[in-house]
Formats: sequence, structure tokens, C-alpha cells
Amino acid sequence: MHEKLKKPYNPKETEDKIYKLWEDSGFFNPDVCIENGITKENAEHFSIVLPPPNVTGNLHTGHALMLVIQDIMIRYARMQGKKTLWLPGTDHAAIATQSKVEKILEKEKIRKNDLGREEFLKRVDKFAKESHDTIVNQCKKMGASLDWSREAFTLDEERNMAVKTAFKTMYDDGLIYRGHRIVNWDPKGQTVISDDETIYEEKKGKFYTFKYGPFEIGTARPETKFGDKYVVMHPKDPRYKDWKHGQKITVEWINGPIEATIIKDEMIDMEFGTGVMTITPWHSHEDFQLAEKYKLDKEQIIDKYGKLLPVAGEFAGMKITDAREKIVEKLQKKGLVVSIDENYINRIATAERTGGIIEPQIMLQWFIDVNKKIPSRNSKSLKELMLEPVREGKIKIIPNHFEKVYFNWIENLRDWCISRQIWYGHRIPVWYKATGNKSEIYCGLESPNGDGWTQDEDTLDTWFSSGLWTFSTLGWPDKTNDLKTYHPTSVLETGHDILFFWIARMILMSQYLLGEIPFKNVYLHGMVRTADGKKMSKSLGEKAIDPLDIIAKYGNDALRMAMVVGNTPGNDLKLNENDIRGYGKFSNKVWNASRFVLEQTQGLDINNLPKLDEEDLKSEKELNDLLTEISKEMDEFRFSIVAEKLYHYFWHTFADVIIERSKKKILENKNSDSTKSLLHAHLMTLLKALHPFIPFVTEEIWGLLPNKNKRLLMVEKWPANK
RNA sequence: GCGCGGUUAGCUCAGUUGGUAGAGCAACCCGUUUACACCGGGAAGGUCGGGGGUUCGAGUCCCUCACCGCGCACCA
Repeated sequence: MHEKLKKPYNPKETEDKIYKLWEDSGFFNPDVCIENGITKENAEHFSIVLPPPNVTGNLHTGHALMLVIQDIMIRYARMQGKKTLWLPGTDHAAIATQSKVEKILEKEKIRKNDLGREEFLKRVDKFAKESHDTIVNQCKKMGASLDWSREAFTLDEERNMAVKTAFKTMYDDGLIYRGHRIVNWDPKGQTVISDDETIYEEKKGKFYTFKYGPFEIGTARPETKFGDKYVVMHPKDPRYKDWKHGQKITVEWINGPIEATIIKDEMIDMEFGTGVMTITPWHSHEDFQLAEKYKLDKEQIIDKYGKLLPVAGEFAGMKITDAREKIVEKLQKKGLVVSIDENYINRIATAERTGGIIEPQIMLQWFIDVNKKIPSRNSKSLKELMLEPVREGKIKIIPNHFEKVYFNWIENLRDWCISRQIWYGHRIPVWYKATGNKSEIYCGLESPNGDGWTQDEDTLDTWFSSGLWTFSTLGWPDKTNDLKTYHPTSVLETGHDILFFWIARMILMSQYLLGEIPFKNVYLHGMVRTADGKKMSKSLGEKAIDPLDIIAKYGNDALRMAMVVGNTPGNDLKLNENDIRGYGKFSNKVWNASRFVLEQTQGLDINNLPKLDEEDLKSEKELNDLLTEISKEMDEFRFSIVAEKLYHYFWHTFADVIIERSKKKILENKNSDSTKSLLHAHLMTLLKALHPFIPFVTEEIWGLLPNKNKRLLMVEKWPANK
């Protein structure tokens, strides 16, 4: 017997070596498996594209969880003989990465404008490259059986070609348009962001009631009110029944008298405040909609740096935060302040990445029209293309209650603003040329011929390139073999927090550009929390537990088990160091039981195993039944239950019952051949079944078994026929 | 306001067509028998958040209430 087995299992000394063994074998690449006769050429495919981690630093426990669950699926599929591809990559993450680098430069007292676009981008690329290397290294440490030969990056050349092609196709179909619309402007990041990138924070503030001619109006934002010349009330409000829609009145306002127009609309909540409000279409989504509805004038009050424009008169040039109190003071002097509520809870939209307070603005931006009927897609809109496959069950979301959340989101979806005023990202493939008083526009994969063309300065929302991920990684727009073989992918596994950001966008892009679904199943895991229930969020990077520390302490297999057992889809996981320690014991148990079996079965002719006695036959059947059961559960993505069953069977049936029983039988030399035969067969089978969950220790033991013709455990056949 | 989830043993959580409540950890008792003390054996522990209903039978289905968490919209 191998000397190694005589000592306790040492994950630290084993894991890197095992990963190298796997990597060197080339079996992470399905083509190699086919070449070696492990996978049949015509076998069913199983593919997952790795949700690409952002190149903003280290992987956290959330990534570890995603890698563990996907690795289990992939290893299971590979052992079943499927053509199995797990495709890795990283995400340039546009705003997230750019703002991270800006923060780093800030410490050196460097601003991005001092560097200029080109030089700044060099800095970002360098940072991204370093993050990328860290991430790849971490993925390997975690045992992920990813096909590194196919690695992709959302901002590399191939993906850039996919992005440009997608943009042009949508542009030509009239789905992408440029227009003046109200958008979420982040004055801090100096860019537009999408609705999904805003986070609402509750803050205690003041709520003012002002006299506005014969009315009293409420507002939390006096600084936007300069240009308010429309006063709105509900058509059925009896208090204001004498006022007519369209009626004009003159009111004394901040900087003197203005002419106001009465608007009656049902959007007004009669119960709220006085049931009257004035509107600021340039700086409010709702007011904008109302203004569009009645074709009202819109006027900009605040510039893109958060300062007041000349319309504010004496306040022009002031920052809105400074101006607020002064405006109220002035109104007070004019006797126009009715009351001030000091305990008003206001929800303030902030930018996810920079924390800047969002100022809605009307701006010229690029949008994707989600409602336009598309001739080439049976006159369906993008919204419909997103809804359909989920509604019809072609895409299954696990757990399925997220389907309702998904539908709800799509039904409320507005046109997607895809342009960003940042430098890091895919440049919009549109060029402009001014000739005389005419302006030409060109959209294409390359810059147009001729002089005088300048490319749009903006870049694309990072989720635009992410949306293409399931097929841009497989070579699209080229009609590659990979694309034919592995798309639609089998499963998309990710956190439920990016259901809208990403999953919805992937369905949109794939349905529209390929006319097929991007994946058949969506498996949503929960958020990883600390033992005291705190969220280990991305932005808290440094504070979160480093999965690599845990692995160094207890081993990878222990972390994997702790992340799988008791963790069901969609539910948050409290990661408890105690549990991880407990599962570390399991690896050792497997190790020790293997040692015992090897000791007892030395000299056993494994090619001609002795017959089992009645008792052992019963045990054999029991294990077979278990395997049938868990294979079904594996197919249903119920990994938690499978891991628990295997754990339990190995420890409390194989070790506690069968091994204990065998000791007696061998000692008394009663059917000892049968028992040895059973020990051997059981161990072989259990190592295989456990491999997707605890790949390192099982592979290490497998390598120590005295079987000459064996391959790596990772490509052995899954031990059950369904 | 609309919607979703959760509430099961001290703790963390499983429990898939409704059929006598489960695991891990912790705590308790016994045991150091040569695979393993990173061990074995044993016992204990729950009116499955409250109330109501359907059913021969409900943790599981329906209604309702409470508390916790989350999402979306609105907040003029």
C-alpha cells in the first residue's frame, strides 16, 4: 500500500498537484475527451458559460459558490459521457472597473482628464490584466474544471466583433435609436446609467409646502422649481373643480411672477399632500412622461455638474445642495412658505458604482427600443421575445418563483439606455460627419471611408456585451462548430441578484440575434452571508471572507461540501466556519475508510471478484438503489440532497455498518471473500459518486489504487444507469 | 402600494405528487475494540410562527393574521 495513505489526509499538499494533473490531462477540453475515446463524437452536449467575474479585483465567497455548483454539474455531466464544455472568461465591467481605477488614481492625486483617454485606458487595461490573472489563479485553486483553451474576455477582439455586429444589426432593424429622452444622470461619475444601476437610499429630509398662486404645493426639492409653470391636479378632485384644464393663471414665484397653466391628470394622488403639484419635466421621470403626454414645454434647470443654470437668476451657478436653503429663505421672505416638515423620509436614487446622487436629465443618448415590432422575428417585440420562452417553459428558472419576478420586471421595462459617457468599454460603432448644415451618420463594423468622420465618444453599457455572452464566447458572428455544438447552453448558473441585469438581457440578445434561447435552465443561487447574517457583497470586497483562506485551512473539498449541503436554490447561505471544519472531517473519513479497504483487499483479483453472500448482495442492491435515486436528483439539480445522502451513506452505512461488519467476517473468516469483494466494489463506486462533490480527495485516493489500466477519476463513468 | 420568499430540535438548515417529523453542529451518557478520537455506541430534544378550512389523514393544499428578509413601483 502507498505510504501516503498511512498519514492523515492533507489537502494542502494534495490539491495543487491534483489540479495540475487534471489540467495537464487536457480533459477539461471536450475535444480532447473525444480524441481519447472518453466521450463519443455524437454524444449529447452539456455546456455552461461561466458568468464572467468582473476584473475589479479578487473573487469572493459568492464566486466560490458559483464555481462549486457549476463544477458539480460539469463533473457529473462529463462522467456521464456527455460532450461537456465549461467555458471561462472575465468581464471588463465598464463603469465598475473604470471607477475602481479612478479611485486608485485619486490616491495618487491623478484625475483621468489629466491623463487623457488613451493614457487612462492603458492604466485601466493594466489593472484589468492584473485582476484577470488573480481571478484565473483563484478559479484554479477552487478546482474549477474550466476549459481554459477557450477563455474569453468581454472586451477582447472577438467579443468586440460580436458587439459591433449586434449593434449594427439592431441599428439596421431600427431597434437602436438615438434620441432625447429622460435618463439617469450620475453627476459624480459623469455618465448616464440604466434604471437597474440605480439604488434607492432612504434619507430623512425636509418636505416643503409652498404657496403657488391660489394653490399649495409640496416638494422635497425646491431647487428644481424655478421653471415650474404647470400645476397639476386630479380631474375628480372636488377641491379644485372650479379650475379648468388648460386654464392660465399668473402666480408670484421665486424670481417674480410667472404664467402657470392648469393640467388635470389622473396620475395625481388626491390623498397626498394638498393634491396639487407643479412639475419639472427636465428632472423627473414622471414629470417627463406627463409633459410628453400633453406636449408641455421642458426646461433644463440643473447642469450636468449639479449646478443651477441661468434660469435660477441670482442662484445661477450654485450647487443644488447649497442653493436649497437659500431658495427657501427667499420664499420665506416673500411669504410663500406654508410649512416645512422636518421628518420626511425621502428615497434618493444613487448610482450603484459611484454613490453619486442621480439627477434625471433629458439627454441625447442611445436606446434599445423594447416595444418595436420586429419583422424578421414574426413581428414580435424584444419584450415579447424575452417573455415567450420562459412563459412557454423552453427556459426553466430554478427556483421557479423567480419566473414571476422576471415577468413583472419585463412588463414594467422601459427602453434600455445603452450609451455611457465613460471611456472604458466598447466604443459605439457610429460615426458622424458634418457637411455644410447637414449631418451624416454612419453605423458599421469599421470606420467609413473618406475624411471628416468622427466616432461617437460614448461607450456601451457593460451589459450589452454580457448579453451576448452565451454565443459571443462560442465564436458568433461566425458560424463555428462550437456554436453549432454547444448552443443553446444547458444551464446558466448565477446569483438571483442579476436576473434582470444579465439573464433577461441574454434572453433578449439570443432570441433576437440567433432566434434561439441562450440556455435551457437557469439555476439561481442565493447570496452568501457571514455567520451573523451579513451580506458578503461585492463592494465590500476586502471585508468579506476570502475563500482561499478557508481552503488553505480546511481544504477545498470541505468548502465545497459546506457550500452545497443545506443550500437550496434561491436561498441565502450562511457560511459558517464550523460547518466547513465538520466537512473537513468527512474528507478524512473517506481517506481512512479507503485505507482500510485497501489493506483488507490486498491481493484481491479485482478482475475476477468473488461472489457476494446474501447479506452483501443486499448491501450491493442498497447502493444501487441509492445511485438510481441520486442520479435522478442530480438531473433535477438537487445537489444539496444528493451531497447529504452520499455523505450519510458513506459514513453511516459504508463505514459504520459495512466496514464494521467486514471486520468480524474477516476475523472469523466467514465469507471473507464476499465481504472483501463488496468493500472493493463499494469503494470504487462511492469514489465515483462522490467525485463531483469532493473531487480532490477522491481523485487522490483513486490515484493510489492498485489498478493499472485506470484513467483519471474525473473521466470515469458515472456509476449508475438511469 | 403591488409582488416574492422565510418562520421546522439550542444554532444552521433539509423535507418534490398530503400518509406515524430529518441532517449537520452544539449539549448529555457510555466506550480509548489495530481504517479513522478528524472515532464508535446510546439516549434526549420539535403542539413544524398564530388562527381557521379542505381531507380518513396537513410541515406539505386553501384562507387569514403576525413578524423577518427581499424585489418593483410611487412618494410631487
